[in-house]
Amino acid sequence: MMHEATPAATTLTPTMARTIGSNGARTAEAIRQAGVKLIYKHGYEAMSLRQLAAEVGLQSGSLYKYFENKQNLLFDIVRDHMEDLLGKAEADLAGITDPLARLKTFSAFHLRYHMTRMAHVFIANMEIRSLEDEHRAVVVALRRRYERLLEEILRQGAEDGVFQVSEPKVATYAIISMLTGICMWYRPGGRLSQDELVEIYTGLVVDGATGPGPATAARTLPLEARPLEAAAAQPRDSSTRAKSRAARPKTARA
Amino acid sequence: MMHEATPAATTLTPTMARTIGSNGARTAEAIRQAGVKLIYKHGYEAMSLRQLAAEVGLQSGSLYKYFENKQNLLFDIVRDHMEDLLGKAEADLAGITDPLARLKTFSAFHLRYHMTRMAHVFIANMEIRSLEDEHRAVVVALRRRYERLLEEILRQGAEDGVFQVSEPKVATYAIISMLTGICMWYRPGGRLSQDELVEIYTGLVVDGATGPGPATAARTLPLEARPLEAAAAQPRDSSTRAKSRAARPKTARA
DNA sequence: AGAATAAAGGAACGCTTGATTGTTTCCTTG
DNA sequence: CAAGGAAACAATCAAGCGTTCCTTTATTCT
Repeated sequence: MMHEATPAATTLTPTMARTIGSNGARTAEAIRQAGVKLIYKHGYEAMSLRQLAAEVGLQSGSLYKYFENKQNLLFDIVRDHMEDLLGKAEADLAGITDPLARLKTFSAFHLRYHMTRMAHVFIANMEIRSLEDEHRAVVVALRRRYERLLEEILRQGAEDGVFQVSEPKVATYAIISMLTGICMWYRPGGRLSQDELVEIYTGLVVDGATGPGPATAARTLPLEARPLEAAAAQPRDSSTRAKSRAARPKTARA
Repeated sequence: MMHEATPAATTLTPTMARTIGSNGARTAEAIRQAGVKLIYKHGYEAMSLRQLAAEVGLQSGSLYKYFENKQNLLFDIVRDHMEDLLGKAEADLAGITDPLARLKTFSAFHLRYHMTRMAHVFIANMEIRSLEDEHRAVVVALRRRYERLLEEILRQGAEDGVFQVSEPKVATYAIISMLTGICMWYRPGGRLSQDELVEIYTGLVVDGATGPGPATAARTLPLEARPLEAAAAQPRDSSTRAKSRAARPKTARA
């Protein structure tokens, strides 16, 4: 664990093995976290096990006490994340029956979850391609179940007449893409708070699900003169906050 | 170019150099296309130059007549794509002044472009992290300019009172994420045609931009009894088509 | 205190990678 | 038809990769 880089003097280096205060469970957790961090930053293929080992303060060979493969490390991270996501979503939705309320709950949950665990989400979305076939099948199945949650909400709402959704599957993909996209640019401590963002995004989702507003009567027509009677934009003061950004992948919109 | 794998008999193999009918420009184009294909399927880091060379029917060393680096190959692909995207978008929007019409045009353009050039788009979105700092800066700048197109449309529409967008920047990210997400699941020849998808997605975008519909009055309230008076879903027959899917990355929702 | 076990070191392996170089062959132009 | 450039081969390099194996040290349990 806490082991310094070998100093220049070769004679002074006592060939150490188990380091003082080392603990299996703690190391395993450290490896997991460092793995998430490095995969997030560099990508799975680009992260070497020597890099990972150095991050934890280990030798690369020692990692194999904690996972079978590099591949299995990725799989464990992604599977655990997907199960956590799915479980927490179901828990949040439990007991709520009204489609509109369920939609808002789902939207808010998804956004908050993605703003809180950006690294995990990012990895789960980007590194699916790096999973071997069997592992990927497991993860895709979990994702399917998650998407079904939203799809069923939309279907139920459309059946009840609350929503105007002609294609629930398409709308599901569209909404999830939109919501997930927040972790491509959101930084904690940014201009807008999590609550404000949840409000904005959920508003967009609900507007999309509940169908055309007043100004959209002739939707498919090519272009017409715009009516100028719409209401003024509602005021919503966004208090500015200090920005403190953490380690980010190169995908950042910096 | 057209060169077979070395046969088993070593003595019979005449040590070939320049192959018959080889042409620089054609090979360059073949390398570019194969590069897009392989990066799309396996990812930039996972694609080896030997793999790429084999795809084109070359020796790996010969590739260096056509690019300086593996890195530069990626950069060329991504930069050219971004410039093409930006240029075509500006061309499509040229002459249109009405914000709503501009929004629809942008949405339709973005969708069609992304449905048509899924591989390029996918690469440009996923492999930005693999670009070196300077290259990434160029690409990010181009992406910024593209995003500004939509942001200005929203801003203008809000100013004119046509749109109800309190946060144009957030709405821009949300909309682009939603639209771009289509290339995560769209397959040509699927159940819905490009035109139908454009209609559905553009409807969602316009609804989101034009603000709350009738059923969304009390938006931020936790949960209330749902009103049952909304209109029935509009009919839209989606003719079923044969599905013919091409080579896809492992990220596919199969 | 001593044995058993847990945790890590450290060296090596086979392999692949991106890249370089010198040579050979084809094509074009005079 | 010969010269020069274009196009590709073929061999090679050092570096880095994931992984294995055995040893060494710390901790825990009788």
